[in-house]
Amino acid sequence: MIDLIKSPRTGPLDAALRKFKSLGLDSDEEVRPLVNVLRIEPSVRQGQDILRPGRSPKHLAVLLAGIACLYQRLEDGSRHIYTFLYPGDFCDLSRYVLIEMGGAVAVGALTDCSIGSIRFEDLERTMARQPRVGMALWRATMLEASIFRENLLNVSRRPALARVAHLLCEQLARRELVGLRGTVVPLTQIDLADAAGLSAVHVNRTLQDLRRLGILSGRSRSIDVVERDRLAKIAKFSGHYLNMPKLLSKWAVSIEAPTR
Amino acid sequence: MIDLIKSPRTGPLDAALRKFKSLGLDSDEEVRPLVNVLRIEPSVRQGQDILRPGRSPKHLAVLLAGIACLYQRLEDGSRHIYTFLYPGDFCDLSRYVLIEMGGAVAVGALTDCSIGSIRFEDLERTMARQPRVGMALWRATMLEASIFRENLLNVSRRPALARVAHLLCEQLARRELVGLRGTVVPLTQIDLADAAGLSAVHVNRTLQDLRRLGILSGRSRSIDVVERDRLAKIAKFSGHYLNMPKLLSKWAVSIEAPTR
DNA sequence: CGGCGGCTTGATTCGAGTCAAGAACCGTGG
DNA sequence: CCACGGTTCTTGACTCGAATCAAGCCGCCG
Repeated sequence: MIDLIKSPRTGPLDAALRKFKSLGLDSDEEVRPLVNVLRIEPSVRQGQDILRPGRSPKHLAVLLAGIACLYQRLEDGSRHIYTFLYPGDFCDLSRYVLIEMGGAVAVGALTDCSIGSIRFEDLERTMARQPRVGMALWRATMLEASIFRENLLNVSRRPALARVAHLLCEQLARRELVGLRGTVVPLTQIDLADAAGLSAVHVNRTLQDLRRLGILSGRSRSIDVVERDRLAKIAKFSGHYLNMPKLLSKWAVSIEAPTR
Repeated sequence: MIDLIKSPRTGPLDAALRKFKSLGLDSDEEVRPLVNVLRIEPSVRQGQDILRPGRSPKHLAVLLAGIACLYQRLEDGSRHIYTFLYPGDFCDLSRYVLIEMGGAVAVGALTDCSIGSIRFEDLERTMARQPRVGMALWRATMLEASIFRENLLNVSRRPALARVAHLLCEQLARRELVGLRGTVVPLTQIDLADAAGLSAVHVNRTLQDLRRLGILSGRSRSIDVVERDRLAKIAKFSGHYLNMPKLLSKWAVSIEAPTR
């Protein structure tokens, strides 16, 4: 465990540690208590569920690598994606905090994922001794709420182009926070559609618009963002709600110094 | 202060105390520390802001009476309502938990409101001594996230009729939680529109549909829910996400025993 | 090399927005 | 007590963005 912290550059916890840091556990001494009670679980394959609806496990799941999504299967069989999850994100903290019976949400692996888990009792002991850990989890919850809030705005007020653009900006920003630097958003158009509340067909057309504008790269099937700033402008994206002091300056530019 | 607790039936804190109780502060001994550091502020008139965007006060505001909303003013001047607030709800906990610079959200009073405030330092000391208080606030945050999440689903997947119905169900349920029993939802159609992500015109037509169906009362201008169950059925409303053990059974009926 | 899941494209439909104008209601002041 | 001005609520006509339906295509994995 100690090694995992000491060599963050290469360890499997690298990304998750960055996230924890951004939640206020700045120093090694502050994260260690949390890492010490973290158990590595067998990894989950693409398409499988990490958490199934209804169950109430006695431990908290943390995504360590891969991409997952918090989603719900609707009556008509369609899937609504509430948010995407990246390394360091907790998979449904509400299962710890609320006594929800019958919550229908699930967490699904969009790529192969590696997972860590923390038993509730261990978590409790850790928080009792290290108040900052409790604070960090509270902050994580707040952040999730912020994301939902912003998406609520996004989905209910913005037209398709801005909506998709915003979704893409968020994914890039969140990936960056945990050290995933590329310009590619490795999600399928279907994933995006289910998250944006648009039909897959329409997401497709929208992406093509973005390609035509030169904002996404031309002839690759993948979603490759070439012009971040114009994307952010279209999306009216400001990373504020993600509460990422470090990265903010970068994103904020396009908002606070608009080209009027 | 002590009196306020002892006679909850009539005190101005009645509703708020119910809410705190539902957050896990069951006994008088558990709420008292929180109430002891609560200061009553001068009340805010309808239409005024309780919290303005951008400011970072050094205290936490709690709604004690009245109805407020968490909202944001958009570039084009329109108003998006994230959620309505009832007695016992905290006004933007994120201002305490996150170091948000430039958050654009505000809290507005939809009726005359009375407000309590807790200085951050007092809060900190209270939480340090009474871990359950911290837990309650965490839970409140989670609940807010739950509400945002559900609304995200509501807004992005359901057609206008179900969407409005769902919104109404939520308001009734949340009012009930704090002891507001009536069947009337005292919001304007404009408020509903701004929260549902629909135009006021369309909300109007939708309400008329509900009246024609006999679900809302006929010839009053107010929104008076006559047939809760049918409303809940149309909305596919299950109160689960509100995490209200006490009231759940009542609402859950219409979902778990559908009239098929 | 065959198949299946994801991507593209076109034609058509429909829910909700917008614009516009009038009616009912509320508070306020003469 | 009534007249006035400002909200809020209603109603109708028209428009438009996005959903749906229906094929065909591409590219990867077995």
